[in-house]
Amino acid sequence: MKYWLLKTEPNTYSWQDLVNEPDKTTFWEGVRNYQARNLMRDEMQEGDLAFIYHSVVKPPAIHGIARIVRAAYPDHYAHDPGHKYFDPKDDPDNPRWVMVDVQAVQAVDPPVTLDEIKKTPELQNMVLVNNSRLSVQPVQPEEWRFILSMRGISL
DNA sequence: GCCAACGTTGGC
DNA sequence: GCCAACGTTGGC
Repeated sequence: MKYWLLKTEPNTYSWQDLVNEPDKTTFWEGVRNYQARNLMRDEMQEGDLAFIYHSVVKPPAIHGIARIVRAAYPDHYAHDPGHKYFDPKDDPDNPRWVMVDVQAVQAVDPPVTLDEIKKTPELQNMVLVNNSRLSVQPVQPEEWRFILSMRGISL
């Protein structure tokens, strides 16, 4: 069992949007970065848990916890001309990009802000602190547990 | 809106 | 294969 952090811009897709989905489940499409792709494809497994993090907005923060309910499979939007996430270099016979399915598990309320994380000594090694641009990030078990403890969440 | 950090592209 | 130029991300 591994832990992750998935970034999203809530103006495009938010934690609340995920909660409002049928079965609280959606496909996490549109990852177009090789490092993030490799993590999803090679490391992420069904049953893993992930923080859903809102970027760009103020304040950037972790808003919820989701479960990976389907491991990586081809992101067909990559070979859908005209789609926002179309990649002209993608070969449908050898898909370059993948997506996973995620299901909302529980809100983190109030959200854990980036500011709060940066002020917490135990969380200084988080990828979020050191490479906030990465859109799919591994979270260490002790970091995961520490953040849950900040909101009294037990899973 | 700025800009630092990071990623990608393409000429050589 | 190197690296300069360019593009994107995302916090501030």
